[in-house]
Amino acid sequence: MIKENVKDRIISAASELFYFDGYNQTGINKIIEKAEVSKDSMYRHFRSKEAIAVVYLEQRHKAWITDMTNYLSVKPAGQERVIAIFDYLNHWLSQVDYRGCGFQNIITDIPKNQNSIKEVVRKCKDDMLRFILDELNKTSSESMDTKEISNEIMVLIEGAIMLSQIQKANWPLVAAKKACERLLK
Amino acid sequence: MIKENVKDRIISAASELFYFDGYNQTGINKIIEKAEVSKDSMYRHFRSKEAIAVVYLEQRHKAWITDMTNYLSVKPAGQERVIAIFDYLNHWLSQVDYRGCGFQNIITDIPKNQNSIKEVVRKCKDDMLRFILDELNKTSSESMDTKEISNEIMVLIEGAIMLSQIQKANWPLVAAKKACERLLK
DNA sequence: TTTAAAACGTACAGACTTGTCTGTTTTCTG
DNA sequence: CAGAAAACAGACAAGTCTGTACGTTTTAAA
Repeated sequence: MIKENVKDRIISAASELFYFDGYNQTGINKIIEKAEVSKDSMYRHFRSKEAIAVVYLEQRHKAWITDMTNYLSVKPAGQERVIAIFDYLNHWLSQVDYRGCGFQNIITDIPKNQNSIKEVVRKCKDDMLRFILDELNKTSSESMDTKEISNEIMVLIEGAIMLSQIQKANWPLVAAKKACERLLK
Repeated sequence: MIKENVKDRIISAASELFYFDGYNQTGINKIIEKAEVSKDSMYRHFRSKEAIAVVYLEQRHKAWITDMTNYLSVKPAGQERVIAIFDYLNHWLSQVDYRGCGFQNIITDIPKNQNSIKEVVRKCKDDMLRFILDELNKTSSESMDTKEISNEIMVLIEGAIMLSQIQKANWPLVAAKKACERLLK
């Protein structure tokens, strides 16, 4: 079997370690060991550890949005699809032992100067908010303030992910879905 | 002015650094420098860095609950008080540049074996959920499932805190309050 | 005043951190 | 086949990390 190229192996290894062990718990030596590349190669592909994290987040976001969109594609467009986001979260998070969101987990504890990471996280969250707003605008009545409701649903999503990680249980996801349903009535 | 005792100075310094800089960005040397104590003294009071974090979280929770309870005491007991939690969050978080919740920030990225920290975080969150439930039970009609609604409000709280830190803005807090008001109708 | 307790200053230990560098090897391309 | 590119192995640098230890000083208590 053809070995993945060096750059992809680095991102793949880093993604796994950053997400499951934590960004700060993951050193460069752990990454190169798991990726089976040399340190010099790694630094020829990425300027710094922060640069690796930025690519990790960007790729993670793309993959996540794609996975979620695929999951939701069997649902009718609009409000039902938005409600089903919580089913998707439940499906995904139960598979990773409620380890939570890679973006939330990284932004809470990084060196002050690693602003690229903050920018990427913010951008990806904006993207998700836009997704919700677009879906709501497909089926909502003119009288509904979809902008406002999108913000509320976004807060539910972020909270459900964080709280399910803290409690290592799915009840926050279930509660969030119910709240979402009632907010959309 | 009488200098605070050693133990309190350690916790005070550690609390500031853990919260604003991050648990992983804070080394033992930073703590003892800020606290103006020797390393040996520090280790005579606390078995480990993790032990310091546990005390930090416990004391932070007590202070936070007290501060919040004082803030809310001008509100009538029950639902209005629960809704006003979001005003309190806004008041507090705008003062700390939306740095978020010390508990969320620490639980996302710690060494796997530091279970004491996870236990304390979980316990404090359970405490907060109980506070919400108790308040709701003061004024809610018998037909309201206060247990369910408490869970939903708890999710809103956690989400608003996390999202306002990501975005460095208060709109998630405002949105969460509105969602809370509508859920309580 | 004396003794004990508490605290200090700092060296030390061993491990880990990010990042750089150099000679060598392997792979790719013309 | 030869040369360039890519990758490698691993030493090195300088710093930081948590935690221990020891002789000394300061403070508290009897």
